[in-house]
Amino acid sequence: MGENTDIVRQQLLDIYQALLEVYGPQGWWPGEGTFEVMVGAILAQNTAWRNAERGIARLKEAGRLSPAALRGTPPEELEELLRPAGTYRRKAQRLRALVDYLYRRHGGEPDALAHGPLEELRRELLEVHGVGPETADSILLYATGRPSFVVDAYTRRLLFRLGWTPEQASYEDLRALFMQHLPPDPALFNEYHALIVRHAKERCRKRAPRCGGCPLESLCRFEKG
DNA sequence: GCCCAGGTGGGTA
DNA sequence: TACCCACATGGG
Repeated sequence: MGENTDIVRQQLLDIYQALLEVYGPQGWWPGEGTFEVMVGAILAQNTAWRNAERGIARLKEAGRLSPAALRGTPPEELEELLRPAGTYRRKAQRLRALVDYLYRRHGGEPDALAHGPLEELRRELLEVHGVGPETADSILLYATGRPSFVVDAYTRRLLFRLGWTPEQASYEDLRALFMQHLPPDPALFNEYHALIVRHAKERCRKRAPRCGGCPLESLCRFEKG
């Protein structure tokens, strides 16, 4: 509250504006429909998006891209459809766990997550085997349009490099930083996370840090050396 | 051949 | 708590 909070909010918005000006709107999430985006969130775990897309396309071609159809798919068939997505046995299990949850708590209706107390739904999702914090927040934000900020390794690296947070800051700490200082605007959270990912791919990859000439240079809290 | 990708859960000290 | 590891395909 007060002054410090206002400063943090303004700096977070400054970073957002700088990224938006350089890279433009990113158009996330590239998926059609609530359930398809949920599936994409599972398939994208530690996986290049291109491969996750292949899995989605195969599910769709096989007519398995719905809660009911997926629930009725034999495990071996599901695994085979998911093979191009990588870690396919785990992802088959995780998709089944997610669908089981949707039926157990929400009548098999993915759009049910668009309503109700956000943090309570988030806790439910985190209890689903294979749904961790990033996947839960991706589902809430990108599938159902809830203002739940998505943190990832890129976000942690960016805030660390800007001198905001320790390198080992927890997921929940980083999420809270954004959510306590920004208005709960799904469109803002959506674009912000997508821009961080875009920026990381362009400039902040692990083995190729290129901070010189970075569009965020003037917002860095470290002294330039 | 090596490293990485829009993570998560299990095991060990 | 803090590491370490398996998972697995596909691209640079």
